Formats: sequence, structure tokens, C-alpha cells
Amino acid sequence: MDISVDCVLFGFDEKKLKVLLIEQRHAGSDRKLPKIQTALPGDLLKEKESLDECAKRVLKELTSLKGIYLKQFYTFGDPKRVQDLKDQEWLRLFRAHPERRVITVGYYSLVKMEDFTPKASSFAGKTKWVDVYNIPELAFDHNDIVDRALDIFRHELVADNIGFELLPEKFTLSQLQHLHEIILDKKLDKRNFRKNILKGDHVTALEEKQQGVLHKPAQLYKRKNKSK
Amino acid sequence: MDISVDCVLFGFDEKKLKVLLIEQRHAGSDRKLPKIQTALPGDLLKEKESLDECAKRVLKELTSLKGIYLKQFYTFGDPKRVQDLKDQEWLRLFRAHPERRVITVGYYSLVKMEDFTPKASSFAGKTKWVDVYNIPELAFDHNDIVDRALDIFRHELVADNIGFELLPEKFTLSQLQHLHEIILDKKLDKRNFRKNILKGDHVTALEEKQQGVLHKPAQLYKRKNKSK
DNA sequence: TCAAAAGTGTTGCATCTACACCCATGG
DNA sequence: CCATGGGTGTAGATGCAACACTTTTGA
Repeated sequence: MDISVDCVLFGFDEKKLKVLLIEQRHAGSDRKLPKIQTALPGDLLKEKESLDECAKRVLKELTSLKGIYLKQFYTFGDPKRVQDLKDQEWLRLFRAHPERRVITVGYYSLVKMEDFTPKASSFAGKTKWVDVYNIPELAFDHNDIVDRALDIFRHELVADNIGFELLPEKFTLSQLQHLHEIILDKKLDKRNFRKNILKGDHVTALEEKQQGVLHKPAQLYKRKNKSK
Repeated sequence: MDISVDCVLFGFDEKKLKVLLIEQRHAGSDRKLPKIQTALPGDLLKEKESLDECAKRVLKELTSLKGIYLKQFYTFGDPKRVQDLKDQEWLRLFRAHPERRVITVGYYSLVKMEDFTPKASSFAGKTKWVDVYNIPELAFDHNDIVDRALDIFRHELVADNIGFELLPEKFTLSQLQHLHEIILDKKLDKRNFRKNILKGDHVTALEEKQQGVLHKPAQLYKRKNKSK
């Protein structure tokens, strides 16, 4: 049996919540046009690394990884989860033991999209950000994994106000509110939202305002350093 | 690499919150007196079973398993977690590949202690219930596993009021309150507690009262059937 | 001066907390 | 009739939701 780590990377582009997917082209077994397989980034666990280290490694292939929010959320162990025919065909391209059962540990991560560098990774595929409400059919049980990650992320978003992890270093409260509204899919009251954010002290105001906007410039904030 | 499932079984004996541990006697390598190894119940995942099935199997060795609350809570994958000398010595007694790295998926379970049958299980060891606040040194990283399970259980106890899963089928609200008080380690207000329990409708009153107690007999309740 | 988003307080309502006395039973 | 835990309501405090107008900037 093998063990892998799959990462659900969430990103936010000021309009939509996105998930990073990997696309790989491969010849279909029936010799017709090449097929495209889409999946979450992930990799087999190496002999000497911990699960967290493995998740970080997968992440590092894709992002600059400074201060990235990363969290284990569930482990998926259905005996047949990689045995589907469509998946097998594809797995044979790059796995030493494609037929082996794989248990995968799911992590989710909050990524500032500016930190994302679309370098050709060792996964040897193209990456793309996809709207979380429009995810295509993925390999294995990866759709389930995304669903569950999203579910947990939503809970932790409201419980811990961790949304700023998806924004650039400097952000306005309106940006943050907008992000919450999109992720939770409901409108929020501006004044209540601001009270709420400011009482939990995750963020702190900079001595700096927006520039060059065609309206009253907004106060900029940054995440508060948890250390100290 | 191997995969295992370890189960933290919580039980309640009307006074303390307990965890079920397995004890195995074995000869120390230095030929002195036999040593006792204490650990959580658990087993290697079989080729054809899912993680949930594996957890159920482990549980079934130990309890009657009717309607048992069982929940995956975290996966532990430190590369050295079973490589400690004291653990290796013991592992060699019953594992085909004691030297192999093992990733373990943690489940916790709420058990009515009346459902527990101390049959000699295939783990070939004695079982015992231990006060959760007095857990001895366990094999591997099992102390960490218990700590984390307890932490999550506490949160879910207050969030979902699942405490009755630890009580007999018929119970009084005072019993339930007492249980909460012990697990959360703080006193609760009787009236507020009852309001709180009754508004979430997990439990329903029976047409039956306590008998043979030397005070006003209390109303008995049972868990409400979620189905329907 | 206009458009566009920023920023700011208060009130009513719902929820939570604190609190004390009478009741039913067995001995 | 006494001891023991069972069972019940209310008032004050706190927290949350609803709500509208003024400000600053660039064009």
C-alpha cells in the first residue's frame, strides 16, 4: 500500500475563490485523441518525510511558500479509490506501481495568488486555477476531497477569520469582506463585519492608505504577527 | 510503508472519563523481569478494507458495537513514530515487518461501558479502562494521539452535545450534566444546562422514571432516533 | 460637482448567565 | 419527618443584527 498527500490550494483573485488543478495530457488507450486528466497536486510520501513535510514539498513545487497556511483535514482510504479504469490508464504513465492501493492524506492551503509561480513543476503538467463552483471531473476521488476541504475551510473561515491568508500582504477591510461574502455565498453587513474582524486581533492597520483609486482611499491592513 | 488505524475509545463510569488501553506483557531484551507495554487498540489496515471498516473491526473486537459513535480525527505520520527501541522490541513479537514505517489514522469512539465485553481479543492482551487524566506512558506516539482525540472530543461535545453516547440507553439529565462537567472540568448551571440540551433535540423523554432511588425519581431520556 | 467606495454608532431583539425554592421518594 | 437529589422561571447583562448618512478622492 502506498501513501500520498493531496493538497487543495485555495486562491482568491478578487472575484472568485479558486482551486489549483493540474492538467496532464496523455494518449487514450483507444488511440483516439489525447485525453486530458485533471487532478489535485499531490505526491507519494517519501520514506523519510513526515506528512507535513510532504505537503510542504508539494506546495513548494507550486508557490513561493512564505508563511503559507497549511492544514491536514482528512484521510481518504477507500480501497478502490485509485483503481478506476480511467485513472489507471493515466497512473501508468508516471507511477512505479500504478496498480497499488493508495491512501491519501488531504491538506488544504491558503495561497496568496501573487506568491504563485506557474513554473513547470515536477508533476510535469500544466497548472490552472479553477473557480471552486465550477470544478470539472477530477481523477480518483479528488472531487470529494475538494468538497470536504471547502466545507472545512468555510467553517474555519468563520471560526478563526483566516481569510486574509488569501489576500496580498496589504489589504483593505472591504477586500476582506468581499472575500468572505464570496466564500460563504452571502452578503454581510459592513459595520458588523468590521467590528467582528477588529475585535479578534488577527490584523493590524498600517500607516498607509490606498493610492490612485477613484474614491476615498481605504486604510490598509496587514496580518498581525502571531509571534510575541 | 504500512498503514494502521488506532482507536481512542472513551468510556464513562459515572465518575471519570476513561480511555481503553491494551496491555501486553513481554520479555525485556535484557532478560530482566517481563515488561508491560501499554497502547491504544489498533491494527494494520487490511488490503481490502476501508479506513472506516478497519476502525469498526478494531472496535468490534472490543465492544458490542451497536450504534457506536466513531470518528476519524487525525493522521499521524512522523517517520520515526514506531522506530523507538522500546517499541521495536515489542513490535517484533507480533508484526511481520516490525521495522517498517507505519502511518496511523486516528479514530475516536464513544462507548457505553455496558456494551464493553472484556473478551480476550485478537490483540492477545488485557484491556483496561484508565482515567483520562492519569494515562501512563504509552507505546509509540499514542500519548499524543490520546491528547489530540481528547481535545477534539471536548470541542465536539460542546458543539454537538454528543455526550449521551457515553451513557446507558436510558439516562437522566443529571447524569448527562455530570458527564459534561467531568469532561469539560467545570461546573455547569443545572437549569441552563437542561434548557440547552432540550432545545437541540438529540434526546427525548421516556414515559418512565428512575426507580428505587432514595430521592425524587428522575425522568429518564434516550437518544432521539436521527433517522425518519 | 459628481461618482464611487470608505468609514462610522445606535437601537431593538435574542441569547446567555446567574440565581433559590418546592417536590417526590425511600428510609 | 428527614435527607437527598429532581425539577422549575425570571431578571439583568451581553452579544448580535439591522440600519443611513457623511467623507474623501479622482475625474
